Amino acid sequence: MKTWTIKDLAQLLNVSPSTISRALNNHPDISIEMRNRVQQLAEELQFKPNSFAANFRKKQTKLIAIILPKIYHSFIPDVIEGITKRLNSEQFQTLILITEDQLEKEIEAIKQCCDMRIDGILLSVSNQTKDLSHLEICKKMGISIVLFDNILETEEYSTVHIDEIAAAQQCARYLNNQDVQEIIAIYGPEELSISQKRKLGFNSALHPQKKTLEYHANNSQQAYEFADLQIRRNTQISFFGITDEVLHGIIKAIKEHDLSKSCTVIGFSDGLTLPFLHRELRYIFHNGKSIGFTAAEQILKCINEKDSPLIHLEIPVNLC
Amino acid sequence: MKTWTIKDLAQLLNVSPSTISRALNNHPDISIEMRNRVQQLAEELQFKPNSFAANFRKKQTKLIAIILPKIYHSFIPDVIEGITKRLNSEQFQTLILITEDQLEKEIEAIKQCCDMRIDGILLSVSNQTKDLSHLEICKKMGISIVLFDNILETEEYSTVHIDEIAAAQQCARYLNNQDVQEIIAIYGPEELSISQKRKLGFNSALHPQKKTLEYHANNSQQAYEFADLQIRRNTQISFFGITDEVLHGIIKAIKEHDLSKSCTVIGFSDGLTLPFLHRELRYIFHNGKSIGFTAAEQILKCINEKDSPLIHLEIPVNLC
DNA sequence: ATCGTTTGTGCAATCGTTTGCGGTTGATAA
DNA sequence: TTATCAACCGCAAACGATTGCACAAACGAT
Repeated sequence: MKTWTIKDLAQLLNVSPSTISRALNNHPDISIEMRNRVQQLAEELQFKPNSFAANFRKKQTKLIAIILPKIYHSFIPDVIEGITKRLNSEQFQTLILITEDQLEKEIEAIKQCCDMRIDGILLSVSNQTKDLSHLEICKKMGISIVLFDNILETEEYSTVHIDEIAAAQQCARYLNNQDVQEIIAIYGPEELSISQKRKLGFNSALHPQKKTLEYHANNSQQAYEFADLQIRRNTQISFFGITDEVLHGIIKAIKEHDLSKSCTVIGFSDGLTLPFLHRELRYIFHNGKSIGFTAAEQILKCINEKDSPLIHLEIPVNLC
Repeated sequence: MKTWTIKDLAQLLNVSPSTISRALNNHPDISIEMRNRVQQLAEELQFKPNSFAANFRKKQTKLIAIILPKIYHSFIPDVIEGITKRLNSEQFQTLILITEDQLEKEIEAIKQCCDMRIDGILLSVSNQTKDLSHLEICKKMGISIVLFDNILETEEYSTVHIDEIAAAQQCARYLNNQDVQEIIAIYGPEELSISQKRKLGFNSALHPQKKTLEYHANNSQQAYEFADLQIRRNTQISFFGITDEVLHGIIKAIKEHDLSKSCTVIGFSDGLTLPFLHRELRYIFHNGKSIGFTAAEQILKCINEKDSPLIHLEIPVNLC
């Protein structure tokens, strides 16, 4: 029940607590014999210094928060794995906070982080987040922030996300090389940055003589209905779907019309459910692991060198 | 940059730090006027007490670890949601640690928790874990533990998991009422407790005149091969598959023989991918949310009343 | 013998909050 | 008037580790 403290060890060895502390931390001031004696005793007693006491004294928490819009997203585990892989080696632990795509909960999460004096925040903003004013408080408290994945354009914080433009261009170029006449491009809600960027990239690389039709769907059902409508008009079409949600609707429509073989579908996916449903799907694999790893790398830089320059990183992705 | 402390507020109001502390915590010793003055100032200054300092003093961390074998499992988000839902209202934060089904990493995770003086651990053991001796250290440090989901039989710790027996019985009863002659039951590795329990439940409820064939598959591929073999022998069969992994193999074989309509498949699933692949699938929905919630409830009890009695809870589940 | 330097260790303050105990008021009862 | 007792508030010691500084011993150099 009773756990050992540095003072206990000090008494047992008839030295001062400071000596114990230094010996445990391999401080050069301590003689080798003393260091060995201390470390051996610590080993025997299975003594581990109370990291919270130490961190408290050092004014750090060794805690980093990951704030995410939702956890029901298959690439989240990848992100988390990527982050923890980088962070655990630096003795950081992570807290995961979910905002459910609500700005209100995002603000609440930020406040919680401040209350806890967390060292850094990895933030993927909610779809409701239109500006970053709620992050000011973190700046005041000296808490580092890195935006990742679902980001907002900013010159205040570092960002890490996939190279949307290049990814969408890959999709376009793929279709350029296919023998397709008409392309239906279905995006997400118009105000979303991914909608805009992916549209920009797609159109910039698509061969100008290809005929395209654009649509913004708010959910899977809308995408399905629109796709269904278009197929009834013309079966010789291809689809570009911006997210798993949208692609799901498209694929449903295609399957109902039994066009799996003839109709090209391409887009962005986490590669989990959809490729099973529709084997012919070509998709940009949204690589959570490297996003997470890179974001973690960046937050460490921010924490260790408070005046490190802002960086905006774009992770390359591949077509599968 | 500089953040306020209780001492700062004390100086500003010409009172002692203890008064500030008590006022902030609504201690009855403090007069209402004083309390209001303090809380108002705190509000103006956006002062939040350093919870780490407080927790340090109170010898608690307000942190609970969730140790999981893997995160690539679609019911994990449910579990996490269930847990955090219960815990956040009690001001607890959660850490997630992944063991990748390796005992070694599980031990490491446990040690980390001890080092951090975490208040409690929610543990879903790895498949390699055969006994609970590595948890002794937590007992010595007074860290509460609740085993959940993937558990080991024990009289040392409380457990929370689904009612495996009853669930398997539901599957059996469903097949009892179907017009099926022969049933192929495919389990996971034999030593796993879920294999044993589900087999027990299944056989206990199955009508004795039904002919069954049992098999233990180590992975999806083995399940597929065995199912394929059986189908070639007799197309008039039904399948009972114990996990998503096993069911995946079964469904693959069925689809290849084009028996989706005629062949009954039933088992345990998280209901994510498989029902899309095979619409006719009947499955026990593995409800992570209520497992998580209940496990969280239990760990709170353990933490708050150190001598609370051991409890073994079995969550009821439904056939979908 | 004296001084300077290195090496190893201890002292004591500190991080920010909580809390047991004791003390000062003013009001009420004896 | 004095004893009693709330009601309020401050003092100071914790919690467990870190760290700047002082200091003693040992050593070599002058």
